[in-house]
Amino acid sequence: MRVPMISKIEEEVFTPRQQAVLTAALDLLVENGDGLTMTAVARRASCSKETLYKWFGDRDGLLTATVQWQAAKVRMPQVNRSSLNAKALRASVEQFARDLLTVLIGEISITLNRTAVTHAAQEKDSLGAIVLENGPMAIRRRLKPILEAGRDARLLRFDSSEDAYRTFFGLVVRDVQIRLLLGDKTLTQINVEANIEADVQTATDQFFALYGADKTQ
Amino acid sequence: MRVPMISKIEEEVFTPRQQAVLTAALDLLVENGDGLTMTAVARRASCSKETLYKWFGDRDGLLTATVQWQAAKVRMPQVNRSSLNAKALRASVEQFARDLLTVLIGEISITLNRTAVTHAAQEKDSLGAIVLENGPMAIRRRLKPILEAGRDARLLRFDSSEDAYRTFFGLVVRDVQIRLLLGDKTLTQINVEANIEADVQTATDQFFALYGADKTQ
DNA sequence: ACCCAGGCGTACCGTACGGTACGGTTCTGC
DNA sequence: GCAGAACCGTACCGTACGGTACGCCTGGGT
Repeated sequence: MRVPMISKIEEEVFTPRQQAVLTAALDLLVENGDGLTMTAVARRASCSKETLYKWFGDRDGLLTATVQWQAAKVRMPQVNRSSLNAKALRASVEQFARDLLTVLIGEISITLNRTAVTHAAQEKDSLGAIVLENGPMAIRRRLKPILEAGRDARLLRFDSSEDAYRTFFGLVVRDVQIRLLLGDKTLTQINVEANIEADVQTATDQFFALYGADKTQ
Repeated sequence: MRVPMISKIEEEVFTPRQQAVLTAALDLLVENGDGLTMTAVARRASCSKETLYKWFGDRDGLLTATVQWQAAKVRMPQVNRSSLNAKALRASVEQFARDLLTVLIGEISITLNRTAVTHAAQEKDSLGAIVLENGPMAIRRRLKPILEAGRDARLLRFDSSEDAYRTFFGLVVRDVQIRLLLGDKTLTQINVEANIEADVQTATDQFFALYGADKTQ
């Protein structure tokens, strides 16, 4: 009985067949919300329930594997931190904002976050940890050094890079994520997508207005 | 059979006994996460399941009534918008930030939001709408006129009060809410509470830095 | 040609829970 | 005091779903 030892750090490897199963599970999650039953996954993936239990242990294991596998797929493009003039820094920050917003409003992200929140409502934080780790925290890990490089180059000013990052997050995400998670009908994904670019520009402008060293900004 | 017609607008009135039942339901929600079973509520409230169904129709009705009733309880203190000098405006905005943050990090808010998100994962948005309506939207409705009054008094500058409000929301909430919803262990409620005042000050400073008409701010 | 591990499909079991029925009890109006 | 309504407690039903068992098939190794 192969029960994957899934942790936040270890990257689990799945066979193509297993990935097909996980894809089916994710599709069901996206379609049916939490209507993820073992029977449904088995039928969708054309496999037997017994196989599911052999591979993933139990329902929670399947859920965890699905979230883990999908969340890890979110690999945002690296930005070069070689050149550090003002223009390049701005472009980098802007790109981070775009990446963050694009991911967060995606249907898959919404589904994974909803699943993790639901999970967290049952005294289980494993899914939440995975989602956090692969979403906001991944962005943070990559943005922080850039911010600090910007500070070293006297292009940015802040005391705590942690605070700077979190303000950046707030400026970019605002109330979009929570509203999407809550199913706000007045905020269609299409509408949000159309405004991404403008929102990214605004957020970046505001971030530099707050943390840019150049006061004439 | 009395099935309350609950809508976003209509305020439902509950008898004291019914409120005791709703309190029991909320307590169970907070304690057990989503472990809200009709049997558990009946036992906790010392009432019969039949009564629950008579009063609330079905499980969803009970859930809706609980969220509705509890969310409507969040009545934040009104701020006076009579005097509109810079100092009073700043105090008002600051108070809004404090109210918003205090509510959002509360255990009840977390529970209600989690419940609504879970609900939204099942193609039902009624709870989400209620939570949004009584949380962020309630703040927005009250903050917007103040912002606009501030603009009229040439103390603030912005094109869209909607955008200004949403930026305010982002600056105040940042990633706190989503992390709490996901059960982030590195963010204890106690820790957050201790930093409320500092965060409120920072967010208010930043808001005025972005939207204040006084450039020497 | 044969074996057998791995996997499919399905039937099955136990349980939890939403919802209903009903007898007994307390409260209320007359 | 009495009739009726409201309500409590509990037993009960049906179903959905997590988890298991088992028979059959297939494909690769010898």
